[in-house]
Amino acid sequence: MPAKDAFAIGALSEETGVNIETIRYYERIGLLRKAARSAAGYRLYRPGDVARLCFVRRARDLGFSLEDVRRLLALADRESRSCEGAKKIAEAHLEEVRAKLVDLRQMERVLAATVKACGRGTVPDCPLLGSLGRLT
Amino acid sequence: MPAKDAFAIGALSEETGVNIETIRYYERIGLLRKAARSAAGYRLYRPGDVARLCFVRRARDLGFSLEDVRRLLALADRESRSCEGAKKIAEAHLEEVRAKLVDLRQMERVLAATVKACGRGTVPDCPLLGSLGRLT
DNA sequence: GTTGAGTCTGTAGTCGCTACAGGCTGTACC
DNA sequence: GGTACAGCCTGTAGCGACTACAGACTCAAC
Repeated sequence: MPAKDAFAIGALSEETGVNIETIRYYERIGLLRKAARSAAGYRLYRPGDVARLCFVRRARDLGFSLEDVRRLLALADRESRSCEGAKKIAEAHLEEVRAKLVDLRQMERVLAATVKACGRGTVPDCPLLGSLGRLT
Repeated sequence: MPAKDAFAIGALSEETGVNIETIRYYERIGLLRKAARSAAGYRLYRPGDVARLCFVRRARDLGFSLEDVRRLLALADRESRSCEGAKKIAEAHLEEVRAKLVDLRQMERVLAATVKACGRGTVPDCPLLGSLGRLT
């Protein structure tokens, strides 16, 4: 018999803001442990699962990959004496984010300039299409 | 018989910096027209194809989706009288880029603060893991 | 009893490539 | 002519991180 504080996947989804399909996906790939089941085969969750999934969600919001999240969860689970591991993961990710920012800012600059130059003239003269390259 | 300025896919890849597999992929999904073939079935390209693929590459570098690229190519092809269409596509894309920039900057801020706070103390106290959520 | 919402599994689709396997071709050298 | 080796071919499957079904079952309310 299920414990009385257990709830189904819909409630977990509601609580955490994580899509039901995504929760099942996380279980399938082993990011979340296999949930307990009711007699009818429904997944049953308990309050601790909300915390765990919120952790995943926040990490995802910060752009960590699922592989990173997996490692962070493992680190959070075992009470080892330092969080050096977590820091390394976060630092590496921060580097990636910063690299992406550089790329994206560059894109933004070029796009903004291009759009600004556009909107007058015909296609053969269109600065936007022209800046992408002349087709022969 | 192939024209004398024709070249194979490897040369096109070299010229444009686009991976061979990617070129074939673009052809498969109809982004590039089907290439002419040699007697032995090798794809044959001409200088105009370099220009076209460079156009695609630059658009991709600016973050346009392949669907956008397809539309931009179509607009560049027909010599219609205005480039309003191209401008609309670029403006919409610019909006997306800016939205992503906002997200990424937010990520960067939070991550940087978290990493900074981390690196002293044990896992139960780790500010990084703690900031993601306490697991029960 | 019946409706409707919730849940289940399994599979396939998305985007934009990338990486094979297994075979043919083209060229250079001996 | 033989042989090595690079280059090209098709077709399929994989990546990450979901998302969207189909078709079946269950649960709660009326």
